[in-house]
Amino acid sequence: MTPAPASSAKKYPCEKCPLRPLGVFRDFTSAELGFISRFKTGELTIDRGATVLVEGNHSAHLYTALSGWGFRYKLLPDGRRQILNYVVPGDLIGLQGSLTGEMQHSVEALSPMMLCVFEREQLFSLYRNHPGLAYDLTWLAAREEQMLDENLLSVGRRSALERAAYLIAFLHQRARSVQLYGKGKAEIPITQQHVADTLGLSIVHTNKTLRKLIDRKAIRWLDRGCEVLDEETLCGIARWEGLGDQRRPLM
Amino acid sequence: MTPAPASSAKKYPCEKCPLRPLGVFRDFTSAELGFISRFKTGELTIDRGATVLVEGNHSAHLYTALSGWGFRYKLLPDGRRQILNYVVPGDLIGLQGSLTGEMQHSVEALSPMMLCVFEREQLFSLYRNHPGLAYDLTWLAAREEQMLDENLLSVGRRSALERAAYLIAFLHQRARSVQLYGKGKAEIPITQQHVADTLGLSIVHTNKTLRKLIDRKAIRWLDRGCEVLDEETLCGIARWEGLGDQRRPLM
DNA sequence: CGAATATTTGACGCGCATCAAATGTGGTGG
DNA sequence: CCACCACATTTGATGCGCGTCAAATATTCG
Repeated sequence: MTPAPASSAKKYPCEKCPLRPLGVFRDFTSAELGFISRFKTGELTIDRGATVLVEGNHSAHLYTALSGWGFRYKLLPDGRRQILNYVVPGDLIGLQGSLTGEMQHSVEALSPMMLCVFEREQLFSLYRNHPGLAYDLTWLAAREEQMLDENLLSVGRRSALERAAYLIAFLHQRARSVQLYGKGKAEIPITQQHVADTLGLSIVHTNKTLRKLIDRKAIRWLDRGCEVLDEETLCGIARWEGLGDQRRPLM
Repeated sequence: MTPAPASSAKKYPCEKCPLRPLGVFRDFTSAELGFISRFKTGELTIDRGATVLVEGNHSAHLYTALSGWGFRYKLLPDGRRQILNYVVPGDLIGLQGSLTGEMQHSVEALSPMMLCVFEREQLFSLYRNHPGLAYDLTWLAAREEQMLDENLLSVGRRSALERAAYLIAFLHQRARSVQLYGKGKAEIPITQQHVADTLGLSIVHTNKTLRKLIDRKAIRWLDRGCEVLDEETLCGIARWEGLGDQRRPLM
């Protein structure tokens, strides 16, 4: 259930980070890079379906997604599941738990993932010695909050069709901004059950709602995945402006 | 629409902060208190219904609630409203906007409020010179995220009755933890429209749902307000464990 | 006292949940 | 390589939860 301890061999040393040059991430000083490089104590590779963090646990690590897709969720005692947000490369995982002591949600991989592993203990040193990075951590927390705000608006006040359109457009934009698609087809590796648990709908109604988007040729549904065909239509249905494209920090 | 500029007369200097001694807030060093005191450039008193911050604006200030109730919300273009969370004394307002540049939600007072006013510009100095306070800011952002996670779970996966019970228990616990009730009766100053916009329900159905809680003698409904009679029952209906009662920072 | 805001209630219908079952589709072991 | 199983998608039937419409009562405030 809990992932194996991080190996200390770094296949992707921070100096050769494949994400950092992408242009969506802010520039870092060499002092900052040096710190992050020491802060990173390992890498973790996990399979689809593996659990990164479990609600109720007290984790000694936090992570940055280096590749792949994941999602954060909470469960009710009777098993009902709510997906809170998705994880794409560049996202921090487990900051909440590192600060407040206990994870209040779980994180699971939607595809094979690579994670950079950081030691919670060194967070204090980060705050003491690198105010710019400390600012970044708060920035990342604030951005996560913004995404949650929008998701809450969606689940609370948008219709099923609007919600589905919003979700898919949202994931599409996030994936594209970190070039998660590569050159193959642009596929989001989720099942309709994931969509249902994100939108607060049943899986049956989710299927019928997605069919409408398929009929309008806004998306195509593959096995275990979704391909966006017409982003404009999706944003239009959801009455959503899209994500801003400001540069962001990368831990 | 935008509040008037803060007055510089401080009726509640930080050294005599009425909140800080409450015991739910962590202890601060005198250096930290000194900084916060300089960081605070004024106080703002506003009426019920007044808007503190508006979505889309770029604010030069951030605030800490000193007294009263407020709420954060977002609107869809056609006017549908989703309330995201509530503000009670000790809560920070506008951190998101201060970091990312633009407010993505609005904040309105539910009762008369007093706010401490801080200058956004001095945030950098806080990060440079007070790592402990910087850590606190991230902590507060992470806690806001936790509350949003729980609200999203509620709206997405709980039934109408469970949602209503959860919301009222949640607000009750938050209010009590900062002794917002004083010695009079414990009244949460919201209308059923606020409840509806928080839970993602219509106002009619909200009324019928609240009636069930009233019939079970779990709450009493006053004009523009809700009084909790049986917290246990509320938490039981919602299958909710309650808020942790860890001490928290206070900016 | 009149107007605006809140709460309440009933009637009706739609959106979505639930139940049931058929049809892929990929993965695994024999 | 095929049989089989677990999982994912799809579809239809039925019913309930909640939205919408409408209108009657408070209650507050100018």
